[in-house]
Amino acid sequence: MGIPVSTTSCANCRLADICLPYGLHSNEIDLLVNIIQNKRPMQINDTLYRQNEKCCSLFAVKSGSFRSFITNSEGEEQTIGFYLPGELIGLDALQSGHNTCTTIALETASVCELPLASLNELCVKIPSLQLQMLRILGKEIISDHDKIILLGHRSAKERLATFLLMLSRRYGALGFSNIEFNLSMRRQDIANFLGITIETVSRQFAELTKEGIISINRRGVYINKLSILQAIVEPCKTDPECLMR
Amino acid sequence: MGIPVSTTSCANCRLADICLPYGLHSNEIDLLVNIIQNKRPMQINDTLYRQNEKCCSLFAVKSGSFRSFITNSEGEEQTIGFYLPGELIGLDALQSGHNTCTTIALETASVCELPLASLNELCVKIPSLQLQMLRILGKEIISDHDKIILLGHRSAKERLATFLLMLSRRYGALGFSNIEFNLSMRRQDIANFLGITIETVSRQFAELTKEGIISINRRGVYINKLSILQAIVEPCKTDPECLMR
DNA sequence: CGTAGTTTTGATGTCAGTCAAAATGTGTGG
DNA sequence: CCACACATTTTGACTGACATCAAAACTACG
Repeated sequence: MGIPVSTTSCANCRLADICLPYGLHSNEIDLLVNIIQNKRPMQINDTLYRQNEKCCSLFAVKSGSFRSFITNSEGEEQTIGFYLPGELIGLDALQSGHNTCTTIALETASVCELPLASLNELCVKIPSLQLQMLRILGKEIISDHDKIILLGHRSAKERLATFLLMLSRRYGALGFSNIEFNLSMRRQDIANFLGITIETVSRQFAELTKEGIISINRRGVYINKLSILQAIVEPCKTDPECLMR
Repeated sequence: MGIPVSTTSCANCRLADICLPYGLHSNEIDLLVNIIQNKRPMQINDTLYRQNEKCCSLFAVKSGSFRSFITNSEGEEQTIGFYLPGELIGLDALQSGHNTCTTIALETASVCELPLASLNELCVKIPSLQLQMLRILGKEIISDHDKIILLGHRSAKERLATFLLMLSRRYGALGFSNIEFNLSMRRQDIANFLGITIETVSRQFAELTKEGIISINRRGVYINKLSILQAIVEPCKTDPECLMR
């Protein structure tokens, strides 16, 4: 593929502080930038990679959002996570070099591609990059544990409240409003991710609206009472900030 | 702590092929052995580490089994996983250096302690060890994804069948029988792990027994019809082998 | 404006949870 | 070795949260 090497540096990227280069020295970042492959922008429903395909890269989200899902032997999709800017996609391929899920764009989006071979070489040269990789993987594992607790031990209302709260915090961390944002995913995706049906999602959104906690209009969400939303989630305790990946 | 450095080598360990040293050269294994701290054997309910404690080590299970759980703000335990010989415990601490769960022994057990500082240094010296770490972390993530699907999309019977099947495969991989084994965990632990109640666990065990698929007597399990058990799990498709961690 | 996709709303059914008690197992001290 | 207390597991009756089924309302797009 004739895609040119990136000309933009992580140094200028507004996401640098929450992405892979966080904590690296500027000369180390230069080395990292050299291995980045820029991919052309993606449109809604474009596939970043497919389940079972051989995989040689990780991807950092530059803009837009993504959904990862596993398709089982009966053809049912099971959503594993959503990804926002600054997050790393494709960590599930580290074990075998094959993707265990499919990842598609939920809207117009772009990513930085990080070829695994180059990344591994670089980790040998830059011990702090290796540490950063381990930190990111540790974060992914913690986030998965939070999802396990959510799915194993929480009611439909708590699941939906947690879902909104985690979006709120993530958008806030990106510098956007944490009380007003648009959902880039369909109700179907939300339901599948939370292990409930679309009807239940719809009804719980309606309840939260009736209680005056949120206002919702199709994809648009406005959180009127953030603290009450947090109170619903409170017993879950674990940090919703990292629940989305 | 005056615990002496290990005198036994990974080279002699029957678990070497499924544990951290897998694929390393013998001189590299020697370096790895040097950083291992042997901990004294543990008894049932002994704590390996506690949630929120600072953590400077990973642990590889040498014998016995462990249970990890998160305690929420209401004091409820939520079991995250079980660990058998050859598996690495404590990966959740990689992000912040603090454990996010508590891990206790389910029976008499022993571990190899791997201080993180030494392990990181060694990864710089031995690139293939770094790769192996990434592979193990990737496997953990895949295993967590399987749990997410199990909890989000499967019935009580499918959950229990999957649970038994994963134990079967794991014990088989360790060289034990894959159709007859003892459960080291209580019904309460199984229920909590699977996101169902103990009563439901008990009833589903009874059903599987009535159907002649398994025989169960307290902690003892005998699988009469492995293929039927697999058929129940089949729609889930994803590899139960890595579901337990 | 018509067709197809998505979301909401309503009526009904069911799987697993809750509550309660019996059965079984485990440990301790006399 | 037995008696008693306590923990764990099983069984039964009832309930409820969410799923399922069905249809209407809304949106988008050619």
